[in-house]
Amino acid sequence: MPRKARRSGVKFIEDERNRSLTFFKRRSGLFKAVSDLSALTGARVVMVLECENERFSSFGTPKADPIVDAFLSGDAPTESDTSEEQQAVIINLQNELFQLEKDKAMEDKWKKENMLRAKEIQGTSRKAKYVYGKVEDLDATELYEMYHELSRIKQEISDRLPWCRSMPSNVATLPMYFPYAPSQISFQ
Amino acid sequence: MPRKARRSGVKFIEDERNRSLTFFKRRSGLFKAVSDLSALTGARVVMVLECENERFSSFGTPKADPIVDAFLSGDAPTESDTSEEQQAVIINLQNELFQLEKDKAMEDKWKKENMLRAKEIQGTSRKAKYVYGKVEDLDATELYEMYHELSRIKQEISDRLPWCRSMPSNVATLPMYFPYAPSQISFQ
DNA sequence: GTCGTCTATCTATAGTCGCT
DNA sequence: AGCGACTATAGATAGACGAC
Repeated sequence: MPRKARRSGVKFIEDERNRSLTFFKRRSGLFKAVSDLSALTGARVVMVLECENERFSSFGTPKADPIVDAFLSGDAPTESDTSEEQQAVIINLQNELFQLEKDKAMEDKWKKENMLRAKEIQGTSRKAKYVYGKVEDLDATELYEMYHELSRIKQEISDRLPWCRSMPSNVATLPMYFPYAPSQISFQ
Repeated sequence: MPRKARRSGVKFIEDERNRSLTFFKRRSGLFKAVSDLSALTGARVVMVLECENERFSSFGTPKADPIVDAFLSGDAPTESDTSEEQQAVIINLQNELFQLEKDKAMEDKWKKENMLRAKEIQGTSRKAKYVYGKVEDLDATELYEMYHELSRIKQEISDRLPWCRSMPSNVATLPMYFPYAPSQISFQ
C-alpha cells in the first residue's frame, strides 16, 4: 500500500507544488492520448491548454508538418529565441483550424475566406507572441509532434522502400512518449 | 487471459467497426481527462476533434460558451447546413484563443463567474441544441461540463451552507463521467 | 519552478455482446 | 452507424525523490 493515501475525488489541488506536478503529468498523458487517438482512428485533433502560470500549450494532430518542414528545411530556430517557435506553433494551430474546415466542407468560397482569415490571425499572432512572452511548452509540443511524425514517416519508408534503411535508428528508439529532448531528434 | 490478444502498437486500425469503437471510447476518455485536468489544476482547455465521418466534437473547460454565446448573440444561422456548423466551431475556437489571451491576467473572479456561467449554460443550452442541429456532441459537452459544474457547486454549497442540503441528491450520484442523458440532470 | 524516474496503485479500455 | 455494459489487463499516475 502507498505510504500516503491517494487523492480521493477530483477537486482543485490547493498545494501549488502538487498542482503543478499534476498538471505536468496529466498534460503528458493528454498529449499521448490525443496522439494515439489520432494515430489509431485518423481523427484530427486540436487542443489548447492554459495553466495558471500564464502560459499555454497547443497540440495538434496529425500534421505538424509546417513545423517539421520549418525545422528541417531551413531557418532552424536553433539560436532564435522562443518567440519564433511560438509563432510557428501558433501558425500551425491556425493551419490546423483551417484544414479542418477546408477538407471538410469542399466549398471554395469558404476556403478562400478562411485563407484570408488565416492571414489576419497570423498578423495578430505577433501580438499574442508578445503578450505571452515566454512559452516554453511549445517547444516540447513541437518536438513531441515531430517525433510521432518522424516515426510514422520512418515506418512508412521502411515498409515501402527497403533501400532507404539507412535512416538513423534513434528516431524510432526514442523513449516512446517523451521525446522532449531536442538533442535526441536528428537526422544525422 | 483475454480471448484474443490485445493490439500491439499504435497503428491505424483498418477495421472500420473497431476504429469507430475505439474512437468513441477514447474520446470519452479524453473528455474525462480534460475535465479532470481542468478541475484539478484550474487549467483551461479547448479541444476540437474530428472523426472521419465529417463530424466535429468540441470540448472546452471550464467553458465552451464563448462559442455558443458568440454564435447565438449574432445573426443566428437559422437553417444552417453543415458548413455553418463548421464555421461556428471554428469561430469558437478562434474566440477561445483570444479569450485565453484576454482573460489571462485575472483569475480572481473565477469562482463567482463560474457560478453565473453554470446558470447561463442552462439557459443557452436549449438554443444551442437547436442551432447546432446535428452536432450532437455539443449537447453532450454542455451536459458534461454542466454536470461537473453542478457537482462542484453542490459540493461547495454542501460544504459551506448546511441549510441547503435539500439539493437533489441525483446531481451527485450521476454516473461519474457519462452524464450525457439530459433527463438525469435537473435541480428538481 | 519544470521535468525525469521509480513503485504501488488505480483507471481506461480492448475485446465482446447487445440495444436502437 | 452510434453507443451502453461487462471483464481482464495494459497503461496512466500519485506520491516521493532527485536533477537542473
